[in-house]
Amino acid sequence: MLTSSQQQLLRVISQSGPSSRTVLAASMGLSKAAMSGIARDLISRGVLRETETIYGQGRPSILLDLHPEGAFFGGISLLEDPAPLVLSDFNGNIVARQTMPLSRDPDIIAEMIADTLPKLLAECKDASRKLSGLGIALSGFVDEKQASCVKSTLLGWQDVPLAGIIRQKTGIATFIENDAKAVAVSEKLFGNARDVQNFSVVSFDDGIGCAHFIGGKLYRGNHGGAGEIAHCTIEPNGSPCRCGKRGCLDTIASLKAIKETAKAEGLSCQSLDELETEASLGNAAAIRVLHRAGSALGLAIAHLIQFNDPGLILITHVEGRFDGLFGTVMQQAVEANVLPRYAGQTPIRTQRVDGDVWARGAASIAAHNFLIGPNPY
Amino acid sequence: MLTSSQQQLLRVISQSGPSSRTVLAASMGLSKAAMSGIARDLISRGVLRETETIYGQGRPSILLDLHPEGAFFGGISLLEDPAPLVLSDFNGNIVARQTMPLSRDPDIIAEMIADTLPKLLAECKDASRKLSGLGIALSGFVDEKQASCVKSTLLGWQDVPLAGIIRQKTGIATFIENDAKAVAVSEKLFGNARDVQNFSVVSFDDGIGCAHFIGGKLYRGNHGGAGEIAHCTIEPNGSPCRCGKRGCLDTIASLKAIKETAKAEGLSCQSLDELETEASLGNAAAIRVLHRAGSALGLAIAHLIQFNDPGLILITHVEGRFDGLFGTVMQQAVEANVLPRYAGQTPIRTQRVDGDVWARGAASIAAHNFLIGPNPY
DNA sequence: AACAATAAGTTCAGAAAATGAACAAAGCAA
DNA sequence: TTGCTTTGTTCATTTTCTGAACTTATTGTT
Repeated sequence: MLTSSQQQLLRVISQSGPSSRTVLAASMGLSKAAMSGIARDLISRGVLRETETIYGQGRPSILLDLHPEGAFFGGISLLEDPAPLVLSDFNGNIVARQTMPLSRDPDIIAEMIADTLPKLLAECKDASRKLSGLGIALSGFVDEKQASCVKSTLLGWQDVPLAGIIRQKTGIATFIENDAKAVAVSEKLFGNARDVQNFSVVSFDDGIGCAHFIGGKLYRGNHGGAGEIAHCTIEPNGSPCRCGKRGCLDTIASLKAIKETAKAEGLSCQSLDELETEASLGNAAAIRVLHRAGSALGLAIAHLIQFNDPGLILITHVEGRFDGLFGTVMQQAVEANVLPRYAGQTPIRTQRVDGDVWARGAASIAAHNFLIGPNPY
Repeated sequence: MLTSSQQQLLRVISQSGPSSRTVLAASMGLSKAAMSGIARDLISRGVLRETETIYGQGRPSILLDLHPEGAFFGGISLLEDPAPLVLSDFNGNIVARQTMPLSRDPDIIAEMIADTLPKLLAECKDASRKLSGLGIALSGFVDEKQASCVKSTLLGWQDVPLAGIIRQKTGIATFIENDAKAVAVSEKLFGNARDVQNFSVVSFDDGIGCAHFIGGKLYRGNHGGAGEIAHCTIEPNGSPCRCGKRGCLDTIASLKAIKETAKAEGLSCQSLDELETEASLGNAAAIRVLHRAGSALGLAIAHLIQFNDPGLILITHVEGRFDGLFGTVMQQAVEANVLPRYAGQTPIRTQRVDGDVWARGAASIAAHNFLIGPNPY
């Protein structure tokens, strides 16, 4: 379909953002002449397009970028019921949305997707012709090929080859991925981290997830377990965690843990926001809870910075606020626990995201496979 | 000099070890026909050679590997005085060795190297013709291009463009690197991690260093600071560290810290080995010191596993033993602090290394640049 | 306003590299 | 022996890339 140079060009653009032909040629080690032809071809296929014109000395350069309607990807989140199914264009815009009932049976899931997909595609002309992949986000561990779910406590799965089952039912290339990793990919391809080669996304929710991009590529780890900061020990001999050990970050700083701790402290707060309000009114118990959680999360992030020296930490959250005590304490804990020389050198951005993050993330997994493809040398 | 396919072939072989032409062709996405020519050419140039013959069904396959004498690299360690200068072949064997007095003045260092290099090359015929790069290992932070030392407390440097100075004096491509990262590279290219794509090396010495290989490439981090586990906070509000914060791993588990703690505990031990002996005789203070250090190192390594899920952790040490209480406690601490599901899944190897590790590591940095080169897409 | 100067992007003939298909080579299995 | 299987080679053909000259679009300068 696409030549390897064309693939490579898409890869480079998706990794370094819109660039001129000359820049792209240089960064791919090709001549301007070769780039001219490759770009012309991809533009005529509708995959690339010219966007901005940059004026400098000499003839202005024209930036090439992915064409929003060059390819479409389906994304399904298995984290909610009903499960959302979205259709994303090449820019990460959601152009169609459906839902389907969640099931734990992979065959039923596949059938549901096969049933719902036509409805989704009907919402957007062109999309069915250019549908280039499906992505599924789920809570759990996924194998290296992004084909099989090794283990999901939430879904009660062990070694379920979900991608293959769906591919068979729908005939479309399908990839599955862990929820946090899917969000990281969507931030890289479509979001706030397009031009950052090395960064980590921390997803703050009822649980805490994390994923790393290293060298412009999702780093999954040797067993798909890279980024499992939730079960990093923060309080040795702390309270027991459902994972079997003690004092995990997850038992202290996750939204669920914060709510539970608040309840145990006799507070009646139902949400992080309420807790923040209480704390701002001087409620000592609320302050204590938020302080403990913020310090814990900050310490874990500091470790992350010390260990991996990322160019950016992106904290995504659906609920909650990061501009209150919790966020402030977290920031302070980060600063206090990284090498003073590096303190403040790693930008930490918090970003509120809507409920479709997971589905959009799932779609981006398909896009990532389309663009970056299997590990090239 | 070499075509990009030839470069790529060297890269693939150095990353996945000796392989047959057919396997190499497949993993590079080329036809057998193309591989045939590329391999022939590299063999005739003396860069590759045929090694083992593997018998199976059908015609046996012949493995291709780097020719030990295909290229030579110089390596200099600025961590000792006198500084060792070694000449390494393509297999990491040290074929010649010299020393030179250490200086803090980059110009004098460059001059010393230029003076000593001819003596080194004289020890091995062919080498001067095939010398393909110089590598320098030092304690401190190095910039992305491996050209400039951003900061070295030991040498008292800040933004010293050492590589350029040496290149100018010697006319040979020169790269500098942090000590731990250099060791990691030599383990990947020449040592025990040749076939592992993702691993971390922890160098245990007077200080604690660490470096990551991710996706078959050295990961340096956004400011060259990836792997700085020495200043990860292990005991919040612990004793002050020279870095400015408190409770760093370095203040608890480095060889230096262990010796100092032992002294503060009133023990007269001069080395880790003596301390182990004392502990085995039941000396409570010795046991306490080793236990604390082992737990700390184990916890840090557990974090490393949780965060990055490497395929291997390699602990290198010049002095000391890892088969005593210290090592045992460390292992236990690792097991206790990783997700139970993953406990024991990450091999941890300890490896005693000789005093030339740094110089050999430095040489491997040059080899790494020759083989893997600047970041390709 | 005319005229360099500068750099981006294009064109095209020629060079380089990769492919496909047929084939030689080196074993195993029966 | 005779197939069978798989590796590796050969070579004409096709694909892809390059180099050099050229066109284009702009800024800066007289």
